[in-house]
Amino acid sequence: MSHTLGIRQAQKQKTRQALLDAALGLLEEQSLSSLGLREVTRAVGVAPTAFYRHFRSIADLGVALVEEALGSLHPMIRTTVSAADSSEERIARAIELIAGHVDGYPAHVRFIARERHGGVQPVRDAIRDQLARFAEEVKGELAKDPESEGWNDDDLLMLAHLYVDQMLITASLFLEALEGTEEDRERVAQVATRQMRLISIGRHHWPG
Amino acid sequence: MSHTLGIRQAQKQKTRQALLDAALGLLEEQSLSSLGLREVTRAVGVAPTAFYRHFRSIADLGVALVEEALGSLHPMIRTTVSAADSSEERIARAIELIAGHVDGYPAHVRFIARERHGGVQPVRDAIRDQLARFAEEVKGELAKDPESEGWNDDDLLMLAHLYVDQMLITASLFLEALEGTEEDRERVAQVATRQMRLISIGRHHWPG
DNA sequence: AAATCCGGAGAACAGTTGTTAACTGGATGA
DNA sequence: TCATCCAGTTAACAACTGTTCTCCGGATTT
Repeated sequence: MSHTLGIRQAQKQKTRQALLDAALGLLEEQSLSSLGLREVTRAVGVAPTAFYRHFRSIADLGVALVEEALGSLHPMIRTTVSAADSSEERIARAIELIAGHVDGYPAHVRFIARERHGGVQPVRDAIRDQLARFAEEVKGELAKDPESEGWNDDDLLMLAHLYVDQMLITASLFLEALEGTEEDRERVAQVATRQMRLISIGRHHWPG
Repeated sequence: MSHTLGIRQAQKQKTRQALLDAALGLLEEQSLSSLGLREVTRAVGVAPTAFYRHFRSIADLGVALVEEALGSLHPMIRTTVSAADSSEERIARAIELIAGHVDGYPAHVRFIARERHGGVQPVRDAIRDQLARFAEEVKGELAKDPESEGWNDDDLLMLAHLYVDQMLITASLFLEALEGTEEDRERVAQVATRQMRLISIGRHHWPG
């Protein structure tokens, strides 16, 4: 029961999305801290001042991009981490999810990898918060697993962060391999699979 | 038998180093792709055109910064990874090395973390090459370990990359904790230690 | 039908940028 | 001692930046 927007609001959202899309495109070859407000509006075809109708600043737009890039990913992560016959199958599905996401949304992935440690603090903070949410959710799924018996909360969260960071590293490697051959991507998948496998083995024999 | 430089060359190197230092300072609050040539020379106190006597461009300066930040780290990594009575002790020494390095050279660490996926390709490439060297060296040390019997080269390199990436993540976390309390830093050290421990356990039981 | 709202346009502001060219003056080497 | 070198300076260039204020005209509300 979505309330149909008026012509005014619809047009505004359209322009806003155009600004986000244009910014994301421009960010493939530079960092957010060097992205200019005029640069973005020029790419969209609107006046520079129109920018202020949608965002207070470029940093503000960056925070919106974080939400766009990571916000819709939470359910996917949950279902991928949970429910699998074997841990080997779970790994394969996770790698597949990452590869598919990088294929479908390369600019979003690049943006997150680039700005996670980038020069704009509000954006760094927004990414950190989203990744912390991912880790909490992964932890929640891991806790359901019978193999997590005897694990305390700290160790579960530690492992969840390890998984999340590993996923980001893998996504970044897939991104680099996008311009390479199919064989390059296959090699990335195999290395990432074995790294995940090694972590899973460590988990199985924890704490020693 | 170091040949004493003439007054001319000595003064030139001094200015060059001043440019590198100023740039590193300015990069604590922005990315390389937004760093201006005039900004750097202004901070040093020389004319903008003097910049060209030392670097072709900002990207060129960035590559020099990569060498400065990572070049001298190779021997430290080697000695830290190799030779230890127990793997537990090796982990403790690695964490200690990282914490100490972040304490001593926070700006360098921030620069590497920020520009590894940053908006300037030549700099990304330079960092990737240095990290690949680290991985090769770690692999070399791991190969000497009796525990590496039966490991093939691919798996050793896979493990080495896992260690290197983990070190970078840990360094980045220590960096964030620098502005926090001593307790924050201790927590980072403990989480990082347990993550390293889990990876070591996985290594011990590889391939399953 | 009339009054209000509001996303976008236009013009102008002072300040910034990278790059060029020609020059200066102290160190260097014959 | 004298000619050469070369790190750094000065001046000028067109192009660009974020931000303010004023205005327009179609959508919205009364």
